Amino acid sequence: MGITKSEHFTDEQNELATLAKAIGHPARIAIIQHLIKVNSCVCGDIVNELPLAQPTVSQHLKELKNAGLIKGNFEGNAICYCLNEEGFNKIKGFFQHINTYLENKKNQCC
Amino acid sequence: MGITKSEHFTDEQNELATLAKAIGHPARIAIIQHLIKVNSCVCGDIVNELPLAQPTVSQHLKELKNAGLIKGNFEGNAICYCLNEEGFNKIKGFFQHINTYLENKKNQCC
DNA sequence: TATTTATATTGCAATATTACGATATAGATA
DNA sequence: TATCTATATCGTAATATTGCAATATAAATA
Repeated sequence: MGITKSEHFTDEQNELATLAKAIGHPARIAIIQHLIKVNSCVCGDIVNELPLAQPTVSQHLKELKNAGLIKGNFEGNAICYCLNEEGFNKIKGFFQHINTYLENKKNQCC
Repeated sequence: MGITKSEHFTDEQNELATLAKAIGHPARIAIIQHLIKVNSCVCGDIVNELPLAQPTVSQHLKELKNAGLIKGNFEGNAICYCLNEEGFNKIKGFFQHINTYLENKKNQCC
């Protein structure tokens, strides 16, 4: 139905899914990579970096912000976006858990 | 348009997005967590674990498999799913990069 | 072979996402 | 204040995702 049955899953599962989903678009991957690359809060030049129209980029930024993966500060006229540690810390544990498991698992059937 | 302009992004960006997107649903998080928890290849009892109908679970398993995050082996009648290290290794570097960056960044405006 | 059991596929309805033109808003500056 | 610049929002079209009933498939067993 295009509607996810969130109420049947745990808060943790829903939260992890929301975070992963927010990362799950090439434009949003590109935004994250760009924010890391320039190593400073970047404003509207994200729009120039991406092959998408300004409203589309604005929408992607909003989704990343809603998910808690970036945050924005007013800087004069413009807005300054950068990574939000909080959001990424929430997924960190999940992937560490997986990696630890994968490093130690043995005698699996596949 | 619901259609992602993949052709404008790098292969790496598209691949990372595909992986994150596949993880970005609570049912698929639950499947991953379950496969880790039982520490062995699990067959149809994933269906019993999840609050979704069998065809829906089958579809989620397919998406995880297509993304390279799980793999399945025939085991007699049933099919045995487990985590696919390859897929997870591909995202690992991305998150490690982010974590390293976040741990070292200073004097940011936000 | 017929039946049972496990899983996948099809078809479809409801909803969500992506993209962008047009427009609104809000701060900076002339 | 009028204007410019930067960003957000609205409205809408195209497409994708989610979920499930019905059905198909395929291996195991009676």
